[in-house]
Amino acid sequence: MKLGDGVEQAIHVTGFLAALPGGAVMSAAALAEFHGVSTSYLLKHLQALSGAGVLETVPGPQGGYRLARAPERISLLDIVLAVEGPEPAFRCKEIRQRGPGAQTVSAALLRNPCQINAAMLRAEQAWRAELRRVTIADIQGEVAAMDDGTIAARGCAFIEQHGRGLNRKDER
Amino acid sequence: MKLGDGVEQAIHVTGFLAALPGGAVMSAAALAEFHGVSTSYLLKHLQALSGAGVLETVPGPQGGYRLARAPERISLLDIVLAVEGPEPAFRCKEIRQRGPGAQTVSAALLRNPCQINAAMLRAEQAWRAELRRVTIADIQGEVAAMDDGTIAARGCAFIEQHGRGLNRKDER
DNA sequence: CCAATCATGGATGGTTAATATCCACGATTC
DNA sequence: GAATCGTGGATATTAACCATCCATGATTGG
Repeated sequence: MKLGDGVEQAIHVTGFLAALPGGAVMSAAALAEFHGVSTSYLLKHLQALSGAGVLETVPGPQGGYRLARAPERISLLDIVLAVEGPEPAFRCKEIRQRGPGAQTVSAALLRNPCQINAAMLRAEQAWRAELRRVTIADIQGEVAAMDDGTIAARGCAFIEQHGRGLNRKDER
Repeated sequence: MKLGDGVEQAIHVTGFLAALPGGAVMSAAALAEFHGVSTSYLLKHLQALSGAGVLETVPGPQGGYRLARAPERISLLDIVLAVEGPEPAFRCKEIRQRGPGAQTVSAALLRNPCQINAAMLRAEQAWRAELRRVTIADIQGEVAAMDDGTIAARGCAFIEQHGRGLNRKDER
């Protein structure tokens, strides 16, 4: 089992946007450079987040992304589902109705859902519940308390620096 | 996020072995044919399960696999970890110490673990706890109650049928 | 003791999903 | 109206997983 890299990037960026003051926006290119990740790839996840209503976008010059609602109302689950999609990790292939073993029990058993599938889904529900409990405000709050607002200040300074010429092609 | 097919096969097979009477064993080839899955592929997971101490193997003619301990003491987590490996789904890439944003906060922040990583790991702990709670006896018990022991009987008959010539090459 | 049976473990293609990139287009602001 | 920015699709590239095969060693039955 593996979770894509995009999830980590998306959470970091969302947490960072939460640290910015007021209605400040930051362009996709600036966000990518500030976090040291690929612009093109981050872009895909930013669009997923705005499509899911987590972020909102400001077009035009000096445009960019910002939070679509208060950080207290954005959970880690919102971000994970936006980036990874809503499908559960365990997909039941209905093995029980394959092979010679299936013929004997088809009548009584198949009316009920697969117990294995049910148990796996229950576990995933517990996982999601835990992610739903943690908000961007939670993790951003802890970070802000530790570095005393430095990140926000550095982010604003970074935006200033890049008033022009940030939409250049990816370098690597 | 996605869970491999091997997990489902492994759980089904383990549950089936739990339904067999006494110390009965079943060969890898018979198990695969009975469940309608590829022998070669199932073999890999059977080996993982025996390596993890979930199943035990009886070599030689009329040999095969059986449970290494009571079904009550085999959890779904045991099987999932044996097949998928022990690594967590979320691997922190330490994005916070990359890019221009990292320089300003290196001192104070990096002493503490990444809050995002901690939250994701906590969620995965909840997932594992739920899987640990469910045993092979639980799911096998529900199945057995429904079909009234038919699966066990059919399994034994299937073993009888295949006294010889089951180790032929994969067909498909 | 010999041969059939079976598990072991490594090696090897094929297939799918995730990663990363690029480009043409439309919207917005200065 | 021109520069800036997001949108969305198309496209390589890479890694993970799926599936298979083969050579080997261990064990049992005759």
